[in-house]
Amino acid sequence: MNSLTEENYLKALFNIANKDGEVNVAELSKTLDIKMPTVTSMMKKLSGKKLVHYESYKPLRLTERGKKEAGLIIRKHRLTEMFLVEKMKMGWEDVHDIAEQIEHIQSPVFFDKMDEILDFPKLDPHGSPIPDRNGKITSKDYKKLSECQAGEIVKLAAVINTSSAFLKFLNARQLHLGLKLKVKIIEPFDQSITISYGKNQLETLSNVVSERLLVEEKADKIQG
Amino acid sequence: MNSLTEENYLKALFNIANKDGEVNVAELSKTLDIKMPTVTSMMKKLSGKKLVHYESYKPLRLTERGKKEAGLIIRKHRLTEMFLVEKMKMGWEDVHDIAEQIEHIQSPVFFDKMDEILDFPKLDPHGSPIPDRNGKITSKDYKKLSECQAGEIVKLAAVINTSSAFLKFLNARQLHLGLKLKVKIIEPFDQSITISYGKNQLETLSNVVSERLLVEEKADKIQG
DNA sequence: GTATAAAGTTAGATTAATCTAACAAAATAA
DNA sequence: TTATTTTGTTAGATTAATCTAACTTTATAC
Repeated sequence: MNSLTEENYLKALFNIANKDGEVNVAELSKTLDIKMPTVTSMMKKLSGKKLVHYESYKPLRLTERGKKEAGLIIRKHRLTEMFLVEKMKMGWEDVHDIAEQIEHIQSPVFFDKMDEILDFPKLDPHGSPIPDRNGKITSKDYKKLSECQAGEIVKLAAVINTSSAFLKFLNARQLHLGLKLKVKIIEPFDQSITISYGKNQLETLSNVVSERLLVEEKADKIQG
Repeated sequence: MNSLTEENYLKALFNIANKDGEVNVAELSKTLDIKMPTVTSMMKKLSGKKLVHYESYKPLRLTERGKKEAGLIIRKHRLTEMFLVEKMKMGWEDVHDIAEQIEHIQSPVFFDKMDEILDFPKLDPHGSPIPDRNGKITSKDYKKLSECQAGEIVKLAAVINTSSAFLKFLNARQLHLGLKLKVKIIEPFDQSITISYGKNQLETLSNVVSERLLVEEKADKIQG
């Protein structure tokens, strides 16, 4: 069994890995707000447990076992977020911190019950995929709103940042998942983007925001 | 804020205190399965935090603050047990270990939501009172089944032990809370007790069991 | 291509929570 | 009332997870 601390390292490694599955010590240190020497020593420990591939001065990588264990923690986190929103009527901006704690509960039955009650959801309230029972994740490849062209019509599919502040910002503008957005103007100077949606609503979003919104092509062709 | 470890000491002190609110180091050590010197040093620490009254060689007592904090942890534990049984359809024999973990979650909103969804329950699934928002507990004074006389008719009101093994033992005999029991025979030699209940069911329970079952007088007089 | 900066490691200290061994006080029994 | 047992404390070691200071390796900049 892994300690709560070890679980947090595994989860962070999983979350911040690049396409090759690599993470630098400095990044991990920053993400967890833990000094680099501490990270190094924990990586040696996790390497000893065959959860991380560690070689001096090389990028960190989770082993297959490490990936699985991390995936299972993230599964618990996302199932919990879904349960809190769907069954306990909490806002999507309020569930992250609670899920951050509940993800460490050791009880397969508890999470199986959640899964069943939620009817085996595939996505969490922020649009992120919920890993399966083996910790495997299957994610669609959405693009960022910031990468869209003027004139495009897209659907808001997921948010990258799940901080309360960011989600409250979206709430205040009635920006929720599933919403159809039309890209009106992209300001070349600062990449701010003006979109229209809902009942004639117009909003201009900074690049900081549009980088954190994931969208999918509106499948209009199929429907009409 | 108290650590998870400190919380476990507070809870144990609350749970095993005698009528005067006193606990011995040896008892606490045994309950927590932690050696006496460790308990002593933690008591000094909690004394420093004004949660425990500690004097060398004297019995331990929670301060008012300590009692409140312990009560609030027990509140979270019991609300959780109720939620798991009522809303997640788990058996009363399966909820203790999960509640033992969830009681440490730091999130007033989370437990307030539970409380609301459960419609502010006063008792947990084992018949134990749920402390109020101030950690205050109001308990009826049930008597033990082992203290009943032959001929008495009583109602099963609560169980003292919440171990899975004990509760499965009760399940196997259809012994659930609220059940009307008639005391038939008390064997003087070993204090085993024979009761009748339900559809002509007869069971003989050892003293070990009847000591752990709390009953209240059947209020037959009032009803007829 | 050397100098500087950034990233990573080693060594050693610190804190919380635990332990064992040895000792002291209080309770119990002879 | 003295001896023995139980209970409780002190002292010092251990482990997990953290830190700072100093050093090394790798990357970046001129």
